[in-house]
Amino acid sequence: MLRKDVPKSVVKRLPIYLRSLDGLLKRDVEIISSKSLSMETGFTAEQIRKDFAYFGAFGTRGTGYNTSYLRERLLTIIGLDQQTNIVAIGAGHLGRALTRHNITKNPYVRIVGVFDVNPKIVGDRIAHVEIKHLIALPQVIKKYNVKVALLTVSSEGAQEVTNTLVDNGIKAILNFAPIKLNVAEHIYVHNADLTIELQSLIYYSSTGEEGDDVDL
Amino acid sequence: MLRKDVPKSVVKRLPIYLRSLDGLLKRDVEIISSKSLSMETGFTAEQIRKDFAYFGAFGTRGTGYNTSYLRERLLTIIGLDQQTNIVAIGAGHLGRALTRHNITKNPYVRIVGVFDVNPKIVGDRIAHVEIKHLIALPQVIKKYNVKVALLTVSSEGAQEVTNTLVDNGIKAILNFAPIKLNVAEHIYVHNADLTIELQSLIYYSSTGEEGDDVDL
DNA sequence: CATTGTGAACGGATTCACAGCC
DNA sequence: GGCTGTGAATCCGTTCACAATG
Repeated sequence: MLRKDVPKSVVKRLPIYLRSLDGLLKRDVEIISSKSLSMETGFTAEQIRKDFAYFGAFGTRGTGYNTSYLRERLLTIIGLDQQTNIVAIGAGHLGRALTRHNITKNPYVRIVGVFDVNPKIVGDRIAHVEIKHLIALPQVIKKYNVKVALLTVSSEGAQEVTNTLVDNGIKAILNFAPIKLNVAEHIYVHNADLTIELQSLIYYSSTGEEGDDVDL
Repeated sequence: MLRKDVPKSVVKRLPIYLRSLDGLLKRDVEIISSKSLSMETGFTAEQIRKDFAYFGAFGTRGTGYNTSYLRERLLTIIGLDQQTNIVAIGAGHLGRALTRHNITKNPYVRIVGVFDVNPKIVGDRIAHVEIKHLIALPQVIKKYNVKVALLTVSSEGAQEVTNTLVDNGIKAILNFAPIKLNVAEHIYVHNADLTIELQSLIYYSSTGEEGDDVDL
């Protein structure tokens, strides 16, 4: 698996291609051109071809890409070709909703544990997953070889939990806490603070009120 | 408000600066340098200064920025200086959690309506907000001058709801549905599809398994 | 003299243009 | 002929270096 310098921007698009391909396969589309994928996804055809080229050439000139084969390749590239297990830390409203949401909507990722420190909710179930106390985290990570965590604890507890996660071998964190997590540089943190996202939307909602000054 | 070509990357950082400043003010820090803000936020000091420079010069050379004044400026720039009302469409698990989350965690934004088409839940309350049927959407948007919507409906209904939103004057949408929304170009859509985010995390969780090939 | 504000250099990602191939 | 694959050109954002200034 000798991949080298794949830009983040490319990696972010890969799952979107995958989603499109899933849809196309459901509609029995066997061959897809970069042009049509462009319509589906909103990215330019050139960009799509360049993205795929990072991982080798798997299209046919004059024809396009084999939908099913392309999907397989993307699954392997992303790392979704084998069962991916993740854990969720924090079983508040957001944690529970995200867990349920993921269980129902994400065919490629399985939540193998939900953790919290609140004794009132430890033992409850979200769909079929039991909420466990945080002390059980290490053994679950080990048992299921978990590398990815979804973090929805309060900002006070976030850094400490993060340290625990990293100490136990977690490599990537989807962080919903409104705080900058300090981690070693080989750990990948993606911040998904919803209040921040909403606030930056506000900026765009007020531009072009009267005179349009929107570009592109 | 003659702003022109502020890069998206800058706009995304503005709320993060704001959050830091709120914290600093709580700790009675009256003056802050770009260097210290850099520690707080993780962005470089040069970048922070450049970001602020897009909106004019409001620091003092040799000293730094007045925390409180800087905060006020940012609030005005983002558009949070006056009450910002938003609506949430879709009151499933995710919609309800996000609504509750926003109500408790986001001091700058107020949800003035939650909408769904499911008659079983219309009339229910999330915190103090009543779930209304989608037909009531236009009047609420008008009454509260809403420009921003949070979208958590299924991918099937998303495009249709989006059209309704845009027709009623919504300018920006935070979209959680796993679908590319087609909108006029003066409408700002930010996609926050959580399955996509999770899937791209997987990519990073498998790199550097044995031999470290992580750069920066 | 510490810190801001900013032109210049740099680097990364997108777009362009076209050669290569089925 | 149509579509992929890719070097070259371009665009955009970040970093660097330093002049400006309280």
